[in-house]
Amino acid sequence: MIEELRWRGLLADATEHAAAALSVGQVAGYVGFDPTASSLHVGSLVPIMGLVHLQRAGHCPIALVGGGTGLIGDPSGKTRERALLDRLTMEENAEGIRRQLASFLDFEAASNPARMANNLDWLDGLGLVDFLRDVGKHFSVNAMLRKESVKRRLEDEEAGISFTEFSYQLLQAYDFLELSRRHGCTLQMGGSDQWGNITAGIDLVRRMGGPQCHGVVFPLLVTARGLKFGKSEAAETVWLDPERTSPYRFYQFWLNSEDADVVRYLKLFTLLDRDEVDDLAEAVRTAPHRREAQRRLAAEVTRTVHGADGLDAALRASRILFGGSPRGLSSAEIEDVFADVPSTALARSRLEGPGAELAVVMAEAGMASSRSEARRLIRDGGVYVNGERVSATDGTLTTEDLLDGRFVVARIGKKRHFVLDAR
RNA sequence: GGUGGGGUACCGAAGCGGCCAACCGGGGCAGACUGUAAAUCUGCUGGCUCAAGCCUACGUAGGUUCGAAUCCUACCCCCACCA
Repeated sequence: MIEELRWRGLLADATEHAAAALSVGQVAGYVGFDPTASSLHVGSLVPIMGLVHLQRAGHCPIALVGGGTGLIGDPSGKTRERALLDRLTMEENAEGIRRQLASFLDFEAASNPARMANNLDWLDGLGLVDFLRDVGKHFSVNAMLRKESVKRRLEDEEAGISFTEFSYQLLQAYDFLELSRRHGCTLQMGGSDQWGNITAGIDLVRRMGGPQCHGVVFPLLVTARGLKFGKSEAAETVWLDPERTSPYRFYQFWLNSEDADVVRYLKLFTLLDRDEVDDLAEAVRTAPHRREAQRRLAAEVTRTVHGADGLDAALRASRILFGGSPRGLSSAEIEDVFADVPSTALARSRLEGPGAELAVVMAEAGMASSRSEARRLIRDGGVYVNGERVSATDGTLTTEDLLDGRFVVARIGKKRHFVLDAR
């Protein structure tokens, strides 16, 4: 399993005996997820894949939702009522995360089912005195102060560090202890920035008389250009929740991967085997314009997250939006394909007779921030109506331009689509 | 509290009486090439009935002037040094 992670680029570091433990018997291992949002995003995919590989290797994956640590994450003073509300939200978020994880992990497997855990279950009833006595005494403040993350904050007079944040590593270590007691968990995985917290947990379990535990950390992902991974072209977070990021946008996000990144992504985010990845890598070299690797990557990940139907919809929309002309489509098809393209209502009466000036309509529909900008875009050749480039700055839209008597499909550049609905 | 420096478009940064809607760089957008990549190159990047023209803009409010981002006055805010 460690070897598999290494080949896929998922391994940044592991504790000394982790590989041995994983190759001998069945291990229960966990990853913590932040429940401050109700959905995971593509940035969470690395740890998720870590759990997937764990389960595929016959081990038991545990997804820990940090409900308790999430509650104290923000130390600004809150009323009791507010905290209760937050707790409810937190539980909803945890449920949302579980649903998304179910696309990746098998919660029904006979021998090694995936499990969810919420640290609220043990942090909630935890007494401060007990905690300090049983857990706190195993932590050396001297060692905690040496941590890089803490040190940086101490040196920064401005920012400083609150006691709450300082204690965070104790709580995370305590999670490991509880999981080892409750679920026999002996492995924690996480981002490489979690290394210190993970080893702190391993130490705690040992000092409390528990079993030898292990840690595996994943590399932090950056794009070939050194940018943070996980933002769309519009710099929006790409979520796994179809309500937040449609399957079409999700698919497009992956399809737009650069050549320099795509092979790495195939290894990280799909379960394709070495031969398949090698073939696709070869395709990137010999026929990059066909973007086979990108297509495969996008298809695989989209199918896993959004199912076959989600992938179909994304493919259908992609073909029409980037393939040919939208002419000839029925209203129903347009509504379907352009489902998550910004749509603006347009009074039909304005298109009758001489029609309405395109630049004016563009400004109103939010396609351009002003009429001036709209005219500039047209002048520079960046505006397309129903798939055809517009050449006249003073061009108009008339009822002639309506597809199926109802829609105008407009585009700026290659990727920014808009629908005008003259119902 | 004193002295000095400074506040310019999304950001950085020139300009220091008319040639300034404001050099230049970054960012953003569009175009070309290509592959819905990357790199590169080109153009655009205040508004208006955009061709001329007009309007609004250079911390805020006044003033001088035919004419101000540029000079004067007051005020606000930043930064540095001194106390």
